[in-house]
Amino acid sequence: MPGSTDRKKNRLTAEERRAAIVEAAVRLFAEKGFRGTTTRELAAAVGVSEPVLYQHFATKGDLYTAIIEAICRHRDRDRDGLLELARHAEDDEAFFSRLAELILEWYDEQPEVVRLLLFSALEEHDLKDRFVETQVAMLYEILTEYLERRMDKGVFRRMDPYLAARAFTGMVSHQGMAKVVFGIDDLRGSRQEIARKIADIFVNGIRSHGAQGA
Amino acid sequence: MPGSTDRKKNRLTAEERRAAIVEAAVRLFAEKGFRGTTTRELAAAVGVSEPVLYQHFATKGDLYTAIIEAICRHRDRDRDGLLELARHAEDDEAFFSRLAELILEWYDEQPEVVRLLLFSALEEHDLKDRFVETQVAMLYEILTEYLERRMDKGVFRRMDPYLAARAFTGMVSHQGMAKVVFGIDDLRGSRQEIARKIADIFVNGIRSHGAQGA
DNA sequence: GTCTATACTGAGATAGAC
DNA sequence: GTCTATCTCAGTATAGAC
Repeated sequence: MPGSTDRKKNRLTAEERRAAIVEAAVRLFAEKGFRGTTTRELAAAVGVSEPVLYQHFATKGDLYTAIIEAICRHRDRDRDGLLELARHAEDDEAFFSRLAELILEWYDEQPEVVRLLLFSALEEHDLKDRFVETQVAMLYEILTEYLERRMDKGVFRRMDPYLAARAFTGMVSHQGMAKVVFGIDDLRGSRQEIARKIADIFVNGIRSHGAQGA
Repeated sequence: MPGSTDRKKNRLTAEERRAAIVEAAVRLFAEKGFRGTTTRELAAAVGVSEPVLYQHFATKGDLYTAIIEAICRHRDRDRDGLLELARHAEDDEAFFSRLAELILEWYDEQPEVVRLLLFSALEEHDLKDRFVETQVAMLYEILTEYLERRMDKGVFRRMDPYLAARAFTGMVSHQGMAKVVFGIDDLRGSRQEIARKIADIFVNGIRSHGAQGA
């Protein structure tokens, strides 16, 4: 049986090999970009010869595209979780704090995705728009909806909810960018504390006057 | 005189040619990155042969470095203006609003610099840190100082001023990034209006309770 | 292994100042 | 016309996708 559980096998099934290639490619493309990564390095990182890469992906570009697609599909699942979080949230402070934490966590735990996203946007990849949509713009949507609801309830001041959503996203994600892309990592406190403080500024900033306090 | 004002001369002085090369290189490097730009394209864009490039810059890398250096030096002058603005500001709303406007303006008017900054950070250029320092971190510094002063006066709540500075920077610059890098340009209103609204959220978010209103 | 593209070069041509 | 800074032709070596 080809896909058996043998430890020391060099020969993997097509599926396994493909996965191994994708894994190495994510690392390399994220580190050096599409143009900065050579097929030779790629093959070396996987531990195979270049022709093997081309048995799984017709071109270097196809491999890159496959990676982005996979990330987008994976994130589509996150979306449901976030929607759930937004729909069931009662305490604004808690909601924005938790959301900020999740965003910061994303930057900490998936820096490769962040870098791939930026590279693909800068290099104008075909899937750039879909990539941006699933990774960033989706947040705008969820947040806008939440903010509208709370404005309707009179808890938040009347304002452009989309702009407010963008402002919050920026407050948080900029910190992730600074860390992952620019290497600026001098914020004091835990991720949770940072998230809470940012959420605090934001919620106070949009709350209706006279509706302050816990 | 070699640098005369003749119209139709192909032959430029060294200085003029150098400037022409830099100008074309900024455009190309910003568009396609360092690796994505070939010396052939570069030469074609300038309207000369490749060897001419090498008479002015020993390597392609030297040209790239020279560009970044020039941008950094140029921006050092902006810094003084911002410091001035921060020191003489009296009205918080006006100050943050104006600052936001200047940041958004920077993204609108110098998208090449933004893209170069990101490319250089992602591609780990030697001058990346200096570049980030002059273009972004400088803002943190100026804002932190301002916020500290206002907290001392009791106008703003006591909080980590550096984090607040970062949060404000993020609120604003994220919008510029979204536009320039991700191509998301669906915010309603003029730059000035957007700046005012963002500043409004921020200032309300950090203001001492009981100190609201104009 | 093959074939193309790319960073870089040496030797010479030429425009333009005097 | 002479001289020199400015520019071109025709490459080489290397590296990269396939």
